[in-house]
Amino acid sequence: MAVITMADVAKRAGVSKSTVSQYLNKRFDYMGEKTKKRIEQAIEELDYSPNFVARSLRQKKTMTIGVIVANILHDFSTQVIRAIEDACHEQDFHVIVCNADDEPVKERRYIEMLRAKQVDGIIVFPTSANVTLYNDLLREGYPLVFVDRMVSKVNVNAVISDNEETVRLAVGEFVAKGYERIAMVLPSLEQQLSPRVERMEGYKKALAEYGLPYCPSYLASGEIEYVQPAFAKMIALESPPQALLAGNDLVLFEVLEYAKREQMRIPEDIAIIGIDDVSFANFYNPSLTTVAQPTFEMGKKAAELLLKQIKNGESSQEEPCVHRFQPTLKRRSSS
Amino acid sequence: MAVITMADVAKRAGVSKSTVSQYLNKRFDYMGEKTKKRIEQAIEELDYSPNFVARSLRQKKTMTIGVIVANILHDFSTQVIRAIEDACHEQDFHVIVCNADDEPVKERRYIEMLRAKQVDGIIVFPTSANVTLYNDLLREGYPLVFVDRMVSKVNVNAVISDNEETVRLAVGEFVAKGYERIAMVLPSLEQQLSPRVERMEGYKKALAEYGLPYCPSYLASGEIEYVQPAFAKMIALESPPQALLAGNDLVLFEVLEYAKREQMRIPEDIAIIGIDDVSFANFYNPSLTTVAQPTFEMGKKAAELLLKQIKNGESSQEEPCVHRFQPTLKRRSSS
DNA sequence: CTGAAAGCGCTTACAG
DNA sequence: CTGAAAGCGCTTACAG
Repeated sequence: MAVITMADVAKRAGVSKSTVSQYLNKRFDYMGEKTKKRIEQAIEELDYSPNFVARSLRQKKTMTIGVIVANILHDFSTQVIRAIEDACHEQDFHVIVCNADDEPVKERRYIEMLRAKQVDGIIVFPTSANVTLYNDLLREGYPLVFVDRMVSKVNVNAVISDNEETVRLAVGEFVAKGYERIAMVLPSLEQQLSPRVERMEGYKKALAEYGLPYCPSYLASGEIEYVQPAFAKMIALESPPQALLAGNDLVLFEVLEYAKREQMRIPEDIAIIGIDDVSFANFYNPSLTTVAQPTFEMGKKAAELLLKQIKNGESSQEEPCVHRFQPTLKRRSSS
Repeated sequence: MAVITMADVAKRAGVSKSTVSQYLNKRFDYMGEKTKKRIEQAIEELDYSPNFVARSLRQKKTMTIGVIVANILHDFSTQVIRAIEDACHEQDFHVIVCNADDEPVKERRYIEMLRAKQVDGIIVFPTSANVTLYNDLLREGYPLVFVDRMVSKVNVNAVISDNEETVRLAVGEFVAKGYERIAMVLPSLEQQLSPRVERMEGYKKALAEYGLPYCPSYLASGEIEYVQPAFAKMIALESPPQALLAGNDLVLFEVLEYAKREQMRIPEDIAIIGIDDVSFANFYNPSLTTVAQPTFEMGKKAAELLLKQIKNGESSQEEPCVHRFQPTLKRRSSS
């Protein structure tokens, strides 16, 4: 358990710590062959591996980034994280994952902790409540990238999907199939999270584009436990919707559960499209039409943007911008 | 961007670094009230936050653990990780997540990297190929916990589910429903991963327990792309199975896809039970009987075991043991 | 009750 | 081509 340090290697190889350090950092320019060999052998014999914490302290970089996500249990987040992890791993970065559960206080605490740990940058699925904190980070030139969500008044690189187009694809599909009374159920808008707001606005715009009237009773949003009641209320309308767009995967779960319980036939009684390409879409009965987000591409892009900022350091005076990714309609049998 | 250090705080407060350090570590025993106040104020004014990397180097602990998982995209892993993260967060630990994709080489590299970063311990969903490496870690007294899988010849704390019981529950349910020709399809056994092996053995034992013959053509295993062909082959038997147990969620996906395409009725043409309580089990048509693993409890336990080892240090001479968690049958309509 | 000094394990000018 | 020295930002005996 006695840990081997660079000094041990140096002593064994009969050289100084500096030289061992040069060796480790592959600065071989002026190193004699025999010196090299001896160091190599000493490292081998002692089974030495360098202490990254010491290196990090000295170099002021940890080769670690933080990712703050709403909840890793959400498929979308998991896929984005996996892509981030892969991209980071290629460049020998590690990632610390934190679940903020959409609680601004937790988010702030995580950001502070991650900074104290000197992570080289942070990718966050932001809540909308820490504007000042984000702007402080940006002012310092701290590498930061948003994913999935934008926050107004925070001018930062953001990787998000084209939410209006997402909804337009779904509405277009419904229209093509001849449905006119098209409803949408969204998760809670209380926090004004940008994808939800954009999807809601996209819904209104898409209806207008297709020359359909916007009917407020066909649009609902709320916490997950209110999804089924809201849906039930729509169904009970004098003129109930013929088609329903589920604002994300969790909403879709609720809708499918309700439809099953009430023995509604899909798409005869109610046509359904889900946003997020759920794992069972293909083999559900009926198979489910969905609009897929390019989660892996988004995660990869976010990692690339962050790593670029980290490499460029202060000098990276590129203006941050919003990177929109295009969704894909997966046409199946529920619409 | 000029970073504030403890020296800055000390100067501003007119005390020494030592005293500031005492303050930060809440060693107030002998500290004068005015000193305390002045340090507090200096920290406030300078917006100082301590550098954890420096502290880690000095104290030889990073308050960070590593989790090496086969693939974070797997629901089981995600849930376990979430539980681990929650438990760690409570004790101010952070977690670095790594995807080894069941590749022993990647796993080894991650372990070495994590150690170089001086993480205080590692939780791993192990492949079976790095026995020596694991034993080296244990010999050093390095905190290590296995989850989901055991590895023979490695005597370490492991948190796993009772796989034989899992299968017994499923077979018992089939028997209760009057099925006699019960088949099972498993993911590849090539790597001899313990849950798969145990499930296979559990299958044979359960059949024997219930007085049913074991018929080799009712048992298949292989890479995911061979699941459907294997299932097709069973169905084509002269006396095809009446009931099928899917060895995990991915196998279940394949089976459901096949059943749908071939328009098989569930459970009339084939009764199905899945291991792992998939998200859509409740509202699938028909709803799916599954055997659920207590993923969150398992993750929590793994974190607790690891954190305990970390706290106890070398002194923790408790004999490592295997912690088995009990599965639950979720009786629904597919069986 | 507080401070000076040494040290954690590296890296990096700089000297020779 | 290689080594001595300083320093990254903390913590921790120890002295007073």
